[in-house]
Amino acid sequence: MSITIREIAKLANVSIGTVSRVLNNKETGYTEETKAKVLDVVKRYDYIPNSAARALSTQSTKTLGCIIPDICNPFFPELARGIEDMAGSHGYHIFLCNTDLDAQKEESYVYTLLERQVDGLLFASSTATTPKNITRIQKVNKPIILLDACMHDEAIPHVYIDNCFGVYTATKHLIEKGHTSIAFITGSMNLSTSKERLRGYKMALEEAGLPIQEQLITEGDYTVEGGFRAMELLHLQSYTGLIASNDLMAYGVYKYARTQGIRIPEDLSVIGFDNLSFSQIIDPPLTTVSQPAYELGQYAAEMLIKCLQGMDTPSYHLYKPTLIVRESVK
Amino acid sequence: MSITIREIAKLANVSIGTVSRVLNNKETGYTEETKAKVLDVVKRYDYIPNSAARALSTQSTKTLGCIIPDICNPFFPELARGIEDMAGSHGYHIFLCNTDLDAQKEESYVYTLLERQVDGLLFASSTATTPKNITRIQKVNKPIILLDACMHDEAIPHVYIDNCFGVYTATKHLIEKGHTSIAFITGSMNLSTSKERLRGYKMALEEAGLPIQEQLITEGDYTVEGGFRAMELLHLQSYTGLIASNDLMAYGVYKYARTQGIRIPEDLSVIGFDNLSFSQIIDPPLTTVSQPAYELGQYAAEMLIKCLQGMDTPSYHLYKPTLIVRESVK
DNA sequence: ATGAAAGCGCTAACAC
DNA sequence: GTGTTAGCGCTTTCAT
Repeated sequence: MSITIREIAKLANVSIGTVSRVLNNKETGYTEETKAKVLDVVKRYDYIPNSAARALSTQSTKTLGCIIPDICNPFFPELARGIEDMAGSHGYHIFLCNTDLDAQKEESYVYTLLERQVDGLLFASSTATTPKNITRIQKVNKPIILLDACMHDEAIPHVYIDNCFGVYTATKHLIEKGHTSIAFITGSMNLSTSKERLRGYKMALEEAGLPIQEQLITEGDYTVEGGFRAMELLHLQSYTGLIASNDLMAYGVYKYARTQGIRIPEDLSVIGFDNLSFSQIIDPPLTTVSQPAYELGQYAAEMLIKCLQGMDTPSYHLYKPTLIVRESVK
Repeated sequence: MSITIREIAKLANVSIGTVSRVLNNKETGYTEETKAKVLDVVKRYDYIPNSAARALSTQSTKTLGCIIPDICNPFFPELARGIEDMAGSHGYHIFLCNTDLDAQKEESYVYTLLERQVDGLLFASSTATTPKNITRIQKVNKPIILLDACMHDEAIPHVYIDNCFGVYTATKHLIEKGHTSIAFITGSMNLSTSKERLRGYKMALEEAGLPIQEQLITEGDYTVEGGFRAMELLHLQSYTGLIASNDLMAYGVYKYARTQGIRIPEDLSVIGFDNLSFSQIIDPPLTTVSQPAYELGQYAAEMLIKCLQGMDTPSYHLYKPTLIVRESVK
């Protein structure tokens, strides 16, 4: 067991109230002299306050719960860094949870976060179960921010990017380059972001008067392997352009292309989504839709903290993604 | 404010002691009937216990602190997943912290973790400041596991891989392929792992009777950019083989090579370290030393949990890395 | 089996 | 400016 405030008080010959006051940097309630005395004892014994006790007493943990689908997708570590850095600069810490897009895990983590009395929650790329969890969170009156989700209808603050527009731009780029049959690999279709991206693809096609060929649309799961498998399914089709709903799946496309001797971009033009840092390293460098993960995280954390401080914030924030043209499109 | 055990007790017409007993699944202390009655109220009101209060009372948080240098290096998310999954299966949660290899952040996070009363700590790739922090942790009597560090001398449990051996194998591979001048990009030299890897390089060279050319050794920082910059420094030297102390820096080498028209492996053979999943996607697929991040994490978490349960564990565990031969070496 | 009550370490309100 | 004390929500011991 660690030393407590009570013992510090005894050693410094003051009351625990006084110790608490100096430790919390209260404006008043002690002289400079006592403060020095207390701090000296604190330092000498390397006293570290017990935040569980503090939380119990103040009803605040100074921690933010953060739910992401997959920490192994580089997009999310970067998002998390944005959140962490912003939170840190306001004295908050982050409790990070991985759901693997599994509804059960998601529910379980929401429970855990609530048990731990986080002050607020950040929800990234929520699955279909989210509404239920949100109700639960709102019931205990914790603020929550949705990240990279599209629930315009709900009255929940969210920061997201215009997924539809992003893919629309990408598809249009391909069309302008002369491609007329363009394949599309979706994300997991229970995610609103996936639906939005698909919508952008169709929208661009329609606008250009191109037919929507269902056999060119195949479902992926936002992983490299998913992209690879999608390519196997697309095998017999013919197309000269392809859009993957995220960069990871585009990497799967590259991988598949190499096994089949398909050259990018000579035989196939491909565009991704996210603009992971690897996308500029891969050969050929991937043309992709940029989503500013770090800033998204920062912005969301800032919104949440403002809520916590009782300041009002806009109920949502929309980022417009941009197309980063590199060398994977001919 | 959320509902408390006291209100549950009132609603179920029992005492809070009874509620606590059924909630904690105690062997005895209530009939099946009261149990059902309590559980019913719990469900109806969606009661979620306050873990701060529980922690204060039980002196245990069921959470493990986990300190990693850089969540944006894919090696660590995977490590973290291994830890998280193993911990989860034992009822523990993870509090993840990023140090950026910054001594100040590291110290600050150790403080935070201790404040939060984590039950134990996992320390990955610790910096030079670690000893000081370790003392602090041991003073409050929390078990700790070192991960991917090499402090054989200290009596602290650790799981690590034989970094020296890994690079030794890689270097030898290059030598066997006929390379006689081999460049080496180190990691941050304040890390023990970096020193060990460098040692493996020199050892293989010496064993083969090859001279150690200091101008072929340059310091990196385990990032893509660091690898790129190291290549700029190596610019005027001549060599046909190169070993990067991790895959990320090898990617930097690839990037540099492309800008300079250097072909891999025709003009330059390169080997990395870590075996990130991206290394099989990159072109040409990277020959690298495999480090099983996920299992390392799992094993370390298991060791820590065993400590926590009072079981005894071996004081350390050594993994032997293996060379994964792909296509970046000629 | 059940209830009452002490106590975990801290903060904050109140007396002095 | 300083000390005392009543909680915060829970677990656990001890009566009953």
